[in-house]
Amino acid sequence: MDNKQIANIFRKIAEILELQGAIIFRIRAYERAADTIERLGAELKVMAEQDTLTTLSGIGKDLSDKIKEIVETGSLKYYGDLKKEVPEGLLQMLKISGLGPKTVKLINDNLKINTIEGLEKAAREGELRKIEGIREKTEENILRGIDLFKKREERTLFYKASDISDKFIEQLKKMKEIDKIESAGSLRRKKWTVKDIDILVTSKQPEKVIDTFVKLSLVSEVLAKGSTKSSVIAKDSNLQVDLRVLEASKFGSALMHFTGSKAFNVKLRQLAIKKGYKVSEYGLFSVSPDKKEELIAGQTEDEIFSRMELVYIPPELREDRGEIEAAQSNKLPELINIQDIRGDLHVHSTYSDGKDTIEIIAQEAKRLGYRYIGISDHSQSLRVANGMSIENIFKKIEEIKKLNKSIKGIEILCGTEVDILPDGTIDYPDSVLKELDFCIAAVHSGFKQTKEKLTKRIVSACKNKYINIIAHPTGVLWGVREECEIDFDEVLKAALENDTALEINCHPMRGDLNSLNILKARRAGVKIAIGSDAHIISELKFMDLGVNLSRRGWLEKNDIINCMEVSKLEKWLQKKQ
DNA sequence: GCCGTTTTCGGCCCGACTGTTTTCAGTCG
Repeated sequence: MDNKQIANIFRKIAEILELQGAIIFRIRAYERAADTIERLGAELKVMAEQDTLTTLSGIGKDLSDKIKEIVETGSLKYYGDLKKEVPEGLLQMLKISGLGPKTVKLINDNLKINTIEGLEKAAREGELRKIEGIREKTEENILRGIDLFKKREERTLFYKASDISDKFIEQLKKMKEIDKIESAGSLRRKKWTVKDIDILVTSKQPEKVIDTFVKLSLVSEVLAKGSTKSSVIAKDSNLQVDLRVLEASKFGSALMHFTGSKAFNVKLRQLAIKKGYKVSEYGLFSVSPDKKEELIAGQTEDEIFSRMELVYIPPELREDRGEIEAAQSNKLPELINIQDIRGDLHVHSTYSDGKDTIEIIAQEAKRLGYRYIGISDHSQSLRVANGMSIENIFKKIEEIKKLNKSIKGIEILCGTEVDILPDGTIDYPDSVLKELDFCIAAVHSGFKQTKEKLTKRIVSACKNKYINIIAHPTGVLWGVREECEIDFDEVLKAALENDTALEINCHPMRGDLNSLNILKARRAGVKIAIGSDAHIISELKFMDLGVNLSRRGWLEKNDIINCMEVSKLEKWLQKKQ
């Protein structure tokens, strides 16, 4: 069992305890432990053997023993017993928006309903309203929740959500009653996927703003409408959009609160209490011994951070991954910006499955301000992507030589995205690889191999002296394929020892590495390449998404090979040989 | 279930909206 699986067991336990009406703090203890485990760099297995689990925050004797039991036996008796007490369907019912543990339990106790289908039937037939505490309105809400549940994608990709958010903001900006407007939430933290959109505005006429908001043509359904807050569903997306109207004096504290993350907020509030303060969306308050509160900051985030004796923490870092501690000692990283990117090394041309010629790509890269562009077409075995024959590689090398003479102001590098075959060998012989400026290697088949085999494949590619970059290391494809199981620590070790960079693949479907793995790579000292994986020049802009992800993974300029100037990069690429 | 610079018990982050009540509980973020 790896850390993620153990964390999942704790989350499931928390859900079941919630249904059973356990005290909230016990439930939170399991959730907090799951959080800690998930963001942990080290293997729990090793810590269990060394008996150091209780040094982790939120893990005491009981949970330490439970982890040890899982590590040693592969299962947890307590969890097995607990599962028997609660039908799986009840856990499913919890996923319906508006339906929490208390109501699920109430319905189950009264009508013995334990599936979503059963719930829907009872709601349609008006059975639920016979239960004390449930009336028509609740019944309607449950039906609406079920409807949403059925058609909802769990999360929406950032680049789609940010598009929708921009449209709402554009419409709202037309209102003269609105002063400031900004999106918050995971969108502001630039998470790869988001659950909903939070928009904050300041206005002296909140009711009027809310009235206009719910009537926007972008809205398909109004979920809630109060005097300062409203929730709607955006048209054609099933994405929930929340709007909150605030006083200008509290905009900073509200922005901070609704940007989150939840874990960050909790940590910040605990820190506030230690300093004799209280922080909420309405501001930072000093609290006197007789519990009198006085507002001391709230208009801007800067002001609040400063009163808390923290340097400003960029939203992308607010995940409780050590950023608050780093801000206390002024050791936050200097995050990269899109302007720091000097070139893109992962681009496909008409030599494989790209839509544009090398010349067109080079011209567009130049227009974007890049200093170099690496053309990395697929290798021969990837037939579905029109992988290049060896003969074509030599044609491509010649073409790039000519183009480099005719196009000034940008350097075209000739590369490949070569397959790491299921037996761990590379799809072209060394005699071919050595003719190229750089080589990216990637797994494109045999994803279902064991963790050991997959890890070995990637490690052996790292060791190849012509391979500079491992592309999309975990193979995740959003909504299509989960991350493959690889021993990431082993991969990091091999990458570090052999001067191989790991890629952040910017394609919206990938986002691979994820931010936690990026952070691990940075802490291990492994270099990163950010590649757009563009198959048409309009996709070169995906670089933005990779920069977002890099910032979430704490990356600085020096961590990233395509922030190097071309001469330095060329030296780095040849370093292995 | 965890945790401790008033510490081994009694706290544990904070507030809006909704529905069902008649002062509040449940849910959500």
